[in-house]
Amino acid sequence: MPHDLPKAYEPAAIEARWAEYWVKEKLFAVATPREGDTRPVFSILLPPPNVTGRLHMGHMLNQTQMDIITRWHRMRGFIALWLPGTDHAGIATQMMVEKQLATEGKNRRDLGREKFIERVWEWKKQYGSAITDQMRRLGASVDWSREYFTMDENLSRAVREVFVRLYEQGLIYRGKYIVNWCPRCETAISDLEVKHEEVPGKLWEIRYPVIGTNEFITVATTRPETMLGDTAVAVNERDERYKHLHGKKVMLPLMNREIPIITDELAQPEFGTGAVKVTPAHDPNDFEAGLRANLPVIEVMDEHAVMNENAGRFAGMDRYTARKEVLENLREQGFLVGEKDYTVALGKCDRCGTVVEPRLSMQWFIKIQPLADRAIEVVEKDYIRITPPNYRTIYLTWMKNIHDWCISRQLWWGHRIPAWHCSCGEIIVSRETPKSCSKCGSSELKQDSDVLDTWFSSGLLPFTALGWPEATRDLEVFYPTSLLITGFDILFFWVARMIMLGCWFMALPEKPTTGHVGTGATARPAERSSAVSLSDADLRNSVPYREVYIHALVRDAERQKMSKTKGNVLDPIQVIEKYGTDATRFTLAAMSSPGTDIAFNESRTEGYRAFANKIWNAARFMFMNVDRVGLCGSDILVRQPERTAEGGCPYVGIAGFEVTTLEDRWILSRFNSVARAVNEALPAYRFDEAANAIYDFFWGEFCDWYIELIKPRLVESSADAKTTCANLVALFEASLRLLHPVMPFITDEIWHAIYDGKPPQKSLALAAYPQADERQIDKAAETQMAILQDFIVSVRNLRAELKVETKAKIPVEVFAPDGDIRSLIEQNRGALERLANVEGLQFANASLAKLPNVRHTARFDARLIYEQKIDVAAEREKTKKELEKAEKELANGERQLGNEQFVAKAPGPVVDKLRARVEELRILIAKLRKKLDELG
RNA sequence: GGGCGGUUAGCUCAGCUGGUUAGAGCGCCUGCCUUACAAGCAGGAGGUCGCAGGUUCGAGUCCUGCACUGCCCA
Repeated sequence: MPHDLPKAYEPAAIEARWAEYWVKEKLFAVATPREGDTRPVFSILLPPPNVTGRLHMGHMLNQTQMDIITRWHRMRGFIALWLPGTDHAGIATQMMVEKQLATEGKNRRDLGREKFIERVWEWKKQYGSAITDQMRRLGASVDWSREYFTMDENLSRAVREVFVRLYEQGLIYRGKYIVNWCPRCETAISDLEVKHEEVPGKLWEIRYPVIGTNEFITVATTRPETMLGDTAVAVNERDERYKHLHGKKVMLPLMNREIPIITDELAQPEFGTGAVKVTPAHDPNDFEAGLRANLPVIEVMDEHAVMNENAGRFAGMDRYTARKEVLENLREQGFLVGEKDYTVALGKCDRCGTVVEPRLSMQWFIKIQPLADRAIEVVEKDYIRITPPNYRTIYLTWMKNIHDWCISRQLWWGHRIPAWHCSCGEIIVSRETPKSCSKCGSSELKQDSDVLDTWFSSGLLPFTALGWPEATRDLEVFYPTSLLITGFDILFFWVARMIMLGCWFMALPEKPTTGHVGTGATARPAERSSAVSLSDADLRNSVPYREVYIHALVRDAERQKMSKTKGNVLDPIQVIEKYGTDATRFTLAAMSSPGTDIAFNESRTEGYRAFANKIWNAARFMFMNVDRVGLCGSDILVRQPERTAEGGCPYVGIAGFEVTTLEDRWILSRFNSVARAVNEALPAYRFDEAANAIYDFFWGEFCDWYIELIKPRLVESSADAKTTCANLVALFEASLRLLHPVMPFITDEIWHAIYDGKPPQKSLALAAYPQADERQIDKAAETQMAILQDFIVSVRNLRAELKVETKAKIPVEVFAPDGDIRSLIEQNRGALERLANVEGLQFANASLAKLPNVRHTARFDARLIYEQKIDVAAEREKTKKELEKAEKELANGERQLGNEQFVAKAPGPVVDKLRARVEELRILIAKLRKKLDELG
C-alpha cells in the first residue's frame, strides 16, 4: 500500500474494491459454532427485501444501522451472524411478471398456472439479485453464504409444517366471510393491506316504499349500486319513528323485490334518518347483521367488481357505471330524495391503489387470539424490549384489538395452501400430497388453488431461516436472535406476526442450559399446545428476538414522504456515487435520533464527505511523517498487544501510547472518553450520538489541536520524533477502529496502509473495538488544555478584532495571578506562540485592565502589543454588551444563591458550581468595568 | 372519530433522569492558498426554545389548555 495518497479523497476509487474484498474473503461468514464454544453470540435477521425491490433510502438506513451494530459486536469479539435473504413478495412479483407478459400481449391465464410460475422463477433468476447486489455496495457485513429465499424448498417445507400444525391445533379454519377484495389483483387482502384515504364524495338518500302503506323509508348510502343486493332495511328497536313499521316490508326499487324491515343495532337513531339498508354480501357490518337476522345473501358483483346476473339489467356494468345508472334510474323513478357532499373513507389496495370492494368469499383464516395472548405477554413482561418505547404501546394496543388473519390469497405465486379437496367434499390438510381421500378413498384430489399471504412465511423466518423444523445447532445457538431493526411501517405486518408465530412454535417445556451468552432455546419437534401453561423461562426463550429497534422514515429534504408519483425519490446509489458510501452512511447514522423522521439533506452528506476527506488528509500527513521518520508497519504492530482470544476486552485505551506531554495526556483522555461515550450510545441505538462523538473528536480535537500541537515534535531534528510519530499512528489506528462500524471503507483502506499490507487481521472489521480505560481519563489534563485553548482563542480573537495582518507575529503580554496557570503558560510557551502567531510572550505583574487591546478571562488577561489605534466607540459598545451579559448572569446567580430554598434543596455540586461561576463573574465584571472606565 | 409524535438559529437537526452562559452541520459575513486538507484554516453575526397558564429554589426539559403540523388506526 503506497503512502503517496491523492490529495483529495475519492471514495469511488476504493469502495468497490473493499466491498468486493469483504465478500470474496468471506469475512462475515459464520460457521456454526461447535459445542462448547463459549464466545458470546449476536444474531440478527435482515428484514428480507422484496425480490422485486430496488434499494431505497429506507433500506439504506435500515442496513446502515444493522451494519453498525453488527460490526460493533463483531469487533467486540462476538460471533456476529447477520442473516440475509429475499422475500418472494407474492402480489408484487406476480404483478411484475404480469406486466412483462403484457408487453408480449399475453396474460397469466394464457400461460396457465404451471408455465406462469416457471416464468416467475425465470424472472427471479434474471432480476432477483438486483437488490442484494446493491446491498453489497453499502458494505453490509452479512453472511452471504447463508442467503435464503422465502420460496426455497426447505423454507417451503417449514411453511407447510406450520400450516399443518396450526390446522391440527384447530387454529386454522376456512369459511365464507366478507374480506377486502382487490378487483385488480383479483385476490383477498388483509385489513393491513388496505390503506384508507379520505376523499370528497357524496351521500345519497334513497326512499324505499313501505308495502301496504303510503309511507317511504329513507336510507342513506355512499355506494348506491349495492342497493341491488339489499335484503333488508334495518331500524333501531327503540327508534320511535319506526315503531309502527316493525314487521312490515319494503319494495326494493329497481329490483322490485320485497325485503323486510328488521330491527338491528346496526341502525343508530341519532345517525341520519335512523334507517339503513342491509347488503350482507357487500358490507362487513351488514354481513354480521344478516347473520343475526338470518337474511339471504345476494351477491351482485363478481371478482372484477362488475355487476353480475343478480343485478338485473345492470349486469355486466362496472361498479362505477352501475352507480351512475342506478342513481339515474332512481332519480327518474322518484326514489332518489337527497344528495349531500360527504367525506368518504375509501379503502385502497396497498399494492395497486385500486379501490377495495368488500366481498363475500371463501378464505382461510388463523384464529389469532391464542397466539396474540402470548405475543402480548412476552412484550408486557419485557422479554422483548421495544425501542423507542412508544412503539411498545402501539404494538400492545394493536395486539389487543386484533382480528383473525385472512391468510389465503387468490394468487399463483406463493406458498400454495397444503389442502386438497375431494369430490366428496372432504378437505385434507397434509404435509405431503395425499394419494387418496381419507374419507371416501377417491384419488381424485385437487389442491386448493390459493396461496398463503407472503407475511405468513416471512413471519416464520427467525426460526425457519435457522433450519426449523429440524432441531439444528444453528437454532440452538442463534435463536432467539438478538435484535430486530426495522421500520414502523411493518410493525404489524411483520414484527407482530413474527412474535406471534415465534412464541407459538418455539416455546419449550424446558430449556437446556447451553452456557452461551445471548443464545436461547433449542428446536423441538413438537411445541406445546396452548392448553399447557408455559413457564416464564420457556416464554422468554420462545421470542424471535430479544430486542426490537424501530427506526424512522427517511423523507426528502422538504420532509415529504418519498414516492414515485411525487418524483422525489432519492436513489441511494446515486447519492453514494456522488459523496461515497461512507459519507452517506454517516449521514444516516448522524441523523438517526429517535422519535423523528429523517429529512434527508444532501448538504449534510456533503459535510460528511468533507469529514472523510479530513480523515484522508490526516492520514496523508501521518504517512508523510511515518516515511520521513522511518517508521514501518511492523514497529506499530510490535507496540500493539495480542488480541485476547475469546470474549474479553481486547484493546483497552490505547496500548503503547507513550505519554510525554500535556497534549498526549489530553488526547489520550479524550480518546477514552469518546470510546466510552460511543460504547454507551450504541447499545441505546443512539447512532447520532455515537457518530457525532467520533466526528467531534476526530476533527475538533485530534486534527484541530493534537496534530497542530505535535507538529514541532515531528520534525526530523527532534529527538523524540519517532516516539511522537508512533503515538500519532497508534492514536490514528485506534480512531480508525472506533470509526469503522460507521465508515467501514475509508477506515479499512487507511488501516491496511498503516500496516504496509501486512495487517494483523484480514480486515479492520475483524480487529478489536476500542474500550475505554478509565485510568487513561485525565481530568486535570483536560482542564489545563482548556486554559491553553482559551488563551490561544483569546489572542486570535484580538488579532481579528484589531485586524492584524494574518502573517504578522505580534508580542503578547499576559497577566496570570495564579502561579499554576502562570507556569502552565510558561511551560507551553512554544505551542501558544506558534498557534496564536505570537512573537515574544511576556508576563505582566499587574492587571492589564487599564490597557487597550486586552482580553479578560477569570484566569488571565492577555494583551496584544500592537500599535494600531482601536475603534474606541466600537470597543466600548462591545465591552458594554459583554458587561451587561455578565451582570445579568451574576444577578441571576446571586439571587439564586441568596435563596435559602435553593441552597437547601439543590444538590451540592450544583450549588458549588454556581458559587464558582459567580466568583468568576465578579472578577470578570470588575475587569470589564475598569476597562469601560478607561474607554471613557 | 381514537391514538401517537413534532414545533429550538435562515435551513436540517441535537439538547438524556429539570441544574452553569441553549449546541452542531449547512448557509451567511470577514480575513487567509499558514507545505495534511480551499471538500481547508482562523474569526464573526444570527435564538423572547409555537402560544397562554401552572408546578418548582430553578423549566427548552414536567403538568394543563390552545394553535399549527405530521403519522398510525377506524
